Amino acid sequence: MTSGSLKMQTFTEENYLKTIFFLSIDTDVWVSTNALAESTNTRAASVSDMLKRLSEKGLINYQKYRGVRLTDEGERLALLVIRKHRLWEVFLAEKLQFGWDEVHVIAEELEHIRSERLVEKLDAFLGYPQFDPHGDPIPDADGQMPAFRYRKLSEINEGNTVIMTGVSEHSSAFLQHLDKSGLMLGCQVKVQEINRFDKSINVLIDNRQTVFISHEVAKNLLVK
Amino acid sequence: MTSGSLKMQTFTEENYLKTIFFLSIDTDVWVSTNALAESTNTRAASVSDMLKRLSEKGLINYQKYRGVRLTDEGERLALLVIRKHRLWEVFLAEKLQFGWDEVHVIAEELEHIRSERLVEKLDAFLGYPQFDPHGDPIPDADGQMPAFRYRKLSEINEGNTVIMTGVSEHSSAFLQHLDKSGLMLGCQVKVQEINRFDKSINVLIDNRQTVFISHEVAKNLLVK
DNA sequence: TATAATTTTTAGGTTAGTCTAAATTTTTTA
DNA sequence: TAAAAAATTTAGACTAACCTAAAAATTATA
Repeated sequence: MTSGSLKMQTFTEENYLKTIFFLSIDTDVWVSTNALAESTNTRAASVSDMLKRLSEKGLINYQKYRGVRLTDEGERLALLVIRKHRLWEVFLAEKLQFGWDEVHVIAEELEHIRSERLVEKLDAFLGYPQFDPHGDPIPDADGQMPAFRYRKLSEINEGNTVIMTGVSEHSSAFLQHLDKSGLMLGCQVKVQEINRFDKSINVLIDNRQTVFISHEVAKNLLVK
Repeated sequence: MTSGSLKMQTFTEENYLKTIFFLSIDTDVWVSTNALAESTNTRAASVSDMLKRLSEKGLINYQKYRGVRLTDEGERLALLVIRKHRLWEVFLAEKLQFGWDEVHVIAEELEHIRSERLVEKLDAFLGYPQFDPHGDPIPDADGQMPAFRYRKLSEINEGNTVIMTGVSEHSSAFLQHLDKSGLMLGCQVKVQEINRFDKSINVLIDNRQTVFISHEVAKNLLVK
């Protein structure tokens, strides 16, 4: 009635769909059982079990020993969960003043609240935001997400200046590290010097402060 | 870490605690297995199972064949869930423009989101409301709820005028019926005539319209 | 106060989601 | 390309939360 799809998914099923969706982006198409086990913090045997169930429900295409990919319906559901997650993150950050390092964990719970009306009203209340506090695009009500073009800071050449538009790692530890370095969404970043040995870089932020950034961190900073 | 109590409760356990709390108010002290089975839409056997578990966790005092009552810790947890439920109801009604007949069902899910910080920030965002959209008092962060003095409209004598302060029934059907009759929280209600046969009453609302109210409805309207 | 009716508990079973250990399939490598 | 290594699945078990049916305890009644 309220959900659009006939059968409700459990929290766990929704989490698997979401995880498969994100892994499909990185690994292109077929997602392995082991990759899923690692991402969901379970064992491969448990994943195998769940894949059978999701397959019976028509949410994934599952070929034994080959791997898994989302069906159209599975992808639609995954994107709706991601939509909810990101809208709630905007709510937490903008309305309740949570830091961008805090919103992810809470949104992991809120994303499973089942009410289409709630999502649409929340969207309106927030002014139809396009991006969440980490710069990730928010899918629309039909599960469409703008294909987002970006580069990693680690790919920018010496001397070039870019704008920071997102992060590809959402852990509190990482985000708090960025806070300490003075890096935030929308800031201007000039790559002053790239260390050839370890690929660490020296950047100038907003023409004010110079900071040292490891390659590991630079790989997770999205810029344009 | 975030929860105050050492062991997290499941959604189901939280729902049992809440149900026991409300049944204790009506039935005074000892709540029976059958009453719980009816309220939770399960069978008595399932309730027995759960009572053993809650008892082992120290959240209830359970005496076989006698019934059950909350321990101090159980009551504290119940009141924190009720606090969250009612705060979310205020959010849904005031910020997202949901009708008071819609908020209960959604808040049943939101009340289980686990984050103390979230509750306190939500409370602040809403301006520390005292009552939810149905006129029910909101417990404070320590689980204290103001003992609320009220009368039922069905107990008011002919000729008297009162203010509607709450409802003791939260179903959409009931609340939509009130909407149609023009009854809302804060309105002035004058009891013009009580029908001796079926105890139905004729009331004047806000000195404007006259409405007919059945005894069944009047019993669920709280006034001062 | 013995019997009947009601309430509650116990016994045994189911499902979702997890686990470990063993078996099987696929992939790698010598 | 056969053997070793790695990945995956199957088998069998566990827990939470439910169920039905039967047994036991309590309460009501004749």
